[in-house]
Formats: sequence, C-alpha cells, structure tokens
Amino acid sequence: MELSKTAYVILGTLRLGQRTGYDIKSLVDVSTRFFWAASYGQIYPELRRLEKAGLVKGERDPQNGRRRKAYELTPEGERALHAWLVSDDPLHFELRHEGLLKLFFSDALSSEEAAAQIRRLRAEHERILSELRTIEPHARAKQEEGDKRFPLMTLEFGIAYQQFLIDYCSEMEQRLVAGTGASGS
Amino acid sequence: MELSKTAYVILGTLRLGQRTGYDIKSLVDVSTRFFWAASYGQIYPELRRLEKAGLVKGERDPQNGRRRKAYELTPEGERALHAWLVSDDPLHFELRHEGLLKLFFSDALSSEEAAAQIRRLRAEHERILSELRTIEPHARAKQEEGDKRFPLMTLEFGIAYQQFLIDYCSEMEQRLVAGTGASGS
DNA sequence: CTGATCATGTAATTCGTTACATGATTCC
DNA sequence: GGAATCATGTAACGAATTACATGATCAG
Repeated sequence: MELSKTAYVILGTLRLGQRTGYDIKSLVDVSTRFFWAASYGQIYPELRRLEKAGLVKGERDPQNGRRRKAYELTPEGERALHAWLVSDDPLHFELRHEGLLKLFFSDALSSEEAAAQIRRLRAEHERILSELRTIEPHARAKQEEGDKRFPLMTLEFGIAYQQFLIDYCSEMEQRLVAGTGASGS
Repeated sequence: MELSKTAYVILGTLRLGQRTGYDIKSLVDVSTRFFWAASYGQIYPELRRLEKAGLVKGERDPQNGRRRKAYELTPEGERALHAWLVSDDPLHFELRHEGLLKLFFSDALSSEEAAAQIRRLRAEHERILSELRTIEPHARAKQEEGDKRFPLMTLEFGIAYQQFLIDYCSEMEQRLVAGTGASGS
C-alpha cells in the first residue's frame, strides 16, 4: 500500500471533474462520509502530496478575485485510482460502535436501564436513516441525468444498513422484555 | 467525556473479575474487537492512568515467579462504568469500509471488474462470518453456565450483521448482471 | 450591511497501530 | 529442548480531529 485511503477518496472524487479542496470536503460530507470520512486537515496536505507525486494537477483560478485552486486528475492519477479499484490487497474494514460496546457490558445494568439504552440507540439510527433519506432523491436525480450508478447503490446500501440496525434494536428490546426475569444491577 | 472509550473497555472487562493487561487484550480480541478494538499500546498505559485516577487497583501477584500484575475495579471504577453505561452522551459511531469506498467509485470500472470486486467483498464477509460462528458455541456455553446474556447477544448481532453484508453483496452483484448495458471503463 | 458560504491552510492534540525488547513458564 | 503462551512494556510512527486564523464574495 502506497497511498492512504484518503488519497483514493480524493482521486475518486476528482475523477468526476475539476474540484477544489473545499469542493472535495463538501462532496465527501454528503457521500462517502458514511463509510469513509475526511477532514480539511487531511485533504489539503494530501492534495499537495498528490500534486508533488504527479497524480493530480492544481490550477490556480481566482474566480472573481477569490483565492481558489482547483485540481484535476493526471493520467498517472487515473492509473493509480484504477489500480487501487481492481487490486485485491486486504480491505480495511473497521467498525467503532459505542452503542454496541455499552450493550456488551449491559449485564451491569437493570433490564429497564438496558432497554432505555437500546431505545436510545434505535432512535440514533433512525435519525441517521432519515438523514440519508433526505439525500436520496437528490442522488436519484443525479443518477438519471448522468451515468453514475454506484453512488446511488452505496446510498441505498446505507439506507438498508441503518434499517437493519433499527430492526435489530427492536428485536433486542423485545427480547429484553420477554426475558422478564429479575435481573437487577 | 472524561475517559477514553478504551478506558471503558477496560473497566467493563474488569467487572468480570480480576485481570491482567494481557488477559484484557485476549478477551477483547475474541469479543468487543468487532465493534471496539484495543492494542497493548493502549491497554497498558490506560491501566496505569486508571490506577492513578483510583478507578482500578493493581496487585502484583507473581505466579510461580512470573511477573504479573492483576487489576480489579474499585468502587469508584464501578461507579464510572455505570455512569457511562446509562449516560446519554452522543454515541461514537464510525464505519470505515474500504470495500464500499471502492464500490462508490466503481463507475470507473467495467461491469466485469466491478462484479469481481463485489465477489471479493462478499468472500471477505463470509470469512469473518465463519470466524464469528467459531466463537459462537463457546459464547453460548459461557452464557448457560453463568448469567451474562449480553456478550452472546452482541455476538449474535455480529453474525446477523455479516450475513446482512453478504446478502447485500449478492444483491448488488445480481443487479450488475441484470443492468447488462455496455458500460465500459 | 450582515450572515452564510466559499476558500485555504496550520498547529496542537488525541488516538491507535506496529514493531521491538525482554524474559519466564508450560506443554509436547 | 523447542515452540507456544504468558506477561509487560516502550518508541516510533501514522492517521485523524479540532480549533484556530484569515479573508473574500454572495444573497437577502
């Protein structure tokens, strides 16, 4: 592995066309963020590293006097992106879920306390789900006007995923109520 | 938020009884790791911080001359754990999934290349699933002999989760085959 | 004219992994 | 005797967030 994952987020985004660091961050925040986030503190330094490596090319274009540097992929950048997309290096997969962590240790709680936590967790995933549903029509329209189908597919995945989490919360809550034995803290 | 999540992993583990840093790491690796990992580089320093803060108490007990320091919860540690378990501070939730990231950018690939990547992803989740199923009987036995029900519940969650991911991969692959239009790179 | 948005960047800090060093004991 | 496991720890590095600083333009 040569480049960071964030580098690929940038290369992938630039493949859609010329973008500034700010543009990239905005796009990430409504798309890949749900399975790969990135902050300014990563994006700007990474853009410069990529430029130095010849994978992207930045062009100062002060629009109406506003300082601005838009980047685009070079052929080498395109090659690097493609190589990553088809490579079979081990995939980074990581979940950090504080709600599940709490649940794991919830034998220290009363059934009522545990149930309250599960309800909170479900509410949280419902919130994320509705956030994704807000983006959905926009993504669908984008797909119909263009030819990109995977952004919508990943969004649909995200929606199904949150729904799965919600369903699981419901089931766990029911099981808690069912297993009605005294289980004080 | 005062303590790191890793601190709570430690406190939660110690609630099960006296443990060394090595014990904690071994337990984490077969349990919480799937939604919260921890390395020696975190565990040992954190144990000392927690001891300094009075939340755990370490006791040198050289077993047969082997250097060893086993920790246990203090009443304050127990309180801190409980406070976290019932708190409604925002929950850390984060997914980093390189496979989905690749998929998101897969419009740069031919249908065949994209399908191959999805198959790889499915295989990967199948591998994790079988790993979890290996642990399952052990966890089930543990539950039956003791009174802890949440560790098994979270493991079952993990199994359902991997199954969900596998199913989604299958569906996406089928959709790729169905949408049979020429979509060269 | 004022708040939102566009736009770029850095510094400090936190978080976490990996690799290394060390050494005892237990099981085969 | 040798490999696996028990056991503790540190140093170097990398990844990522947060907060800050700065300033222009645009929409109402």
